[in-house]
Amino acid sequence: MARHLITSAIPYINGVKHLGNLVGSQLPADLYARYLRGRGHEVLFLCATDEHGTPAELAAAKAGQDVAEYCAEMHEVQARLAEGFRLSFDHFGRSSSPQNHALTQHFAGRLYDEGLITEVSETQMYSKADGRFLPDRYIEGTCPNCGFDSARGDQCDNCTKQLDPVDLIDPHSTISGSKDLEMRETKHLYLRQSTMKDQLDGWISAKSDWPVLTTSIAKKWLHDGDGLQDRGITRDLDWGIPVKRGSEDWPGMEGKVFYVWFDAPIEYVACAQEWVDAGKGSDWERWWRTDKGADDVTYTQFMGKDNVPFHTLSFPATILGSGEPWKLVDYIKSFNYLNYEGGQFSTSRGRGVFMDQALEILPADYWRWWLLSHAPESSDAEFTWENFQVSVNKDLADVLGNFVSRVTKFCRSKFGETVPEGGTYGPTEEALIADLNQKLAAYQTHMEAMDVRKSAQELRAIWVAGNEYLQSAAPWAAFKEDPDRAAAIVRLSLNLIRVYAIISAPFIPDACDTLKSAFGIEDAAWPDDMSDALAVLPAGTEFTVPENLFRKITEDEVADWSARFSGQRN
RNA sequence: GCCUCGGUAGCUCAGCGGUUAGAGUUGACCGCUCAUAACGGUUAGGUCGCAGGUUCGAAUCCUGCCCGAGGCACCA
Repeated sequence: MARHLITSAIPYINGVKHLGNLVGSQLPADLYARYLRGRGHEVLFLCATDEHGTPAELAAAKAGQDVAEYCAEMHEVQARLAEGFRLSFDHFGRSSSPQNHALTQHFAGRLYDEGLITEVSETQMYSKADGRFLPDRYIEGTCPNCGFDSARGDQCDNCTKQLDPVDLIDPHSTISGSKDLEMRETKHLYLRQSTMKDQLDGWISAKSDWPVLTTSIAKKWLHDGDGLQDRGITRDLDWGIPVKRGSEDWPGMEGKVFYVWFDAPIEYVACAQEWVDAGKGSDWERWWRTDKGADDVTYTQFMGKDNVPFHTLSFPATILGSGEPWKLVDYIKSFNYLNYEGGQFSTSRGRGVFMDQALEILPADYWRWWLLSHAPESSDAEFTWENFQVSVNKDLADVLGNFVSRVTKFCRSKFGETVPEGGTYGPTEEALIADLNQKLAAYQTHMEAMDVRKSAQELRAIWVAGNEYLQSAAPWAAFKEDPDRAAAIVRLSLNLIRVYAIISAPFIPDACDTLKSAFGIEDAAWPDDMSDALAVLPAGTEFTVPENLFRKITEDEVADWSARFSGQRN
């Protein structure tokens, strides 16, 4: 039994996430967490909402709410959706928690003591009407290069030229529309991660088993241009963690807050404290402090490729730079993007399916299965309704659902709702068991390697093996000549359903719960040897024939949903 | 412009130096009739983006080009 700390990239508080966000971090993290728990390991699986920053302030203002209020509400919304998708977080925290405030300030103090923080004076665009400094992308004006009239302060969307806000002709705030802007001097803290370049480079270079996606992004940031650059870790905002060194004030930094990308990853640590403070655990340091028991913890992070630089460089710089024995990540599993019907999912345009809408249409298992079996591991992947329909109908309804249905209903009609006795196992059963042992081993290997798609494929192959067995054993034919033989076949098949309920649970937990309750399964121990595992339900065990596990998606629904989610979320 | 990843059967993908290039799905055919018109079997289908090169041998390595996606740092 090993100890595994698992975190999923924390979703931004600004609205409901779409399926692309879900499959890029939370869902595969949940798959892995459920699998490891199923194998009997000790797991701490954490996630949270990322709540600070300008977009949150603006979203709150748009909703006519106070930021704190808005975030509290949206946190609840996201927490409910996470439950809806059966994401089995041990705790779903908030980056705005008091624990994270204290810890972020603590890290900043440590980094300062280690000489890793410098103060930099710079000028930024200030809007008097908005009463705030504006991030570059919230300033628009005419592009000096191509004349496009809605160029943003960071880049012109028309000619793609990189811009500085002061370059814009006739700039205005996109928040208020005000043109009363001026450059003002402001002072910020920078994390001197450039001084840690070699250390980080050596660490990344040693990770030859990480996904190429992870290491290639990290190395690009390390080696491109002038190499790893220092990063500003503070902002002139109201909503955030006040800049302090530990519990002491930071002279000259009054009224400023830490930048979200500094405090967000620290929330992984703070979240463990929240977990304890919520009464769900007793000792968070044995997960996070190598001097207090965390040295035997394996820490795995899951994220989309956009989050990789912060997890491979900035956060490790924070951890290492503190000079304290914090647990460093052992493996970073990163994902590409999921596209929607030939284009991108778009939060702003409402294109694609969002978590709340998905659950209104179909139960979580359908989505979990499709998303995980098509996870964007080696390249960007594509969601189409047609593919979704075909995969779900075939894999879940036909291959797995119908197997359960044909076995349980046959048993009910011939032997009643009780595992039948009589008969013995022969060569057909031995061949099946040998095949299943081999497939189970392959499934476990893939799961342990976090090869999500391959795991799904192998699991499906295990389901198929059940149908192949039934076809060759043909209990419906055997029953006419030798009812005992049919009883043996059915007994084995019913036991196979029990095994399915256990090993499929990481992918489709609800359907597996349905099966477990239909068979009154209490011993859900992961199968070790199939021969033993298929003898756990003895003759005489009562069960109830479950409702069909999965329904089919119809052509009409596909047509309806394609039209409904093509854009303009209502 | 620069960088990264990808371009393999109608579709979704695997293979990433070595026997006739694989799987699922789709299509065709056969079988079964326990089951959600489900299941099992057989079979069709590919000049592995294009052009060169290295090699006894390349989908697999190198170069160039074409196409797609993403990044190029203070945007979460």
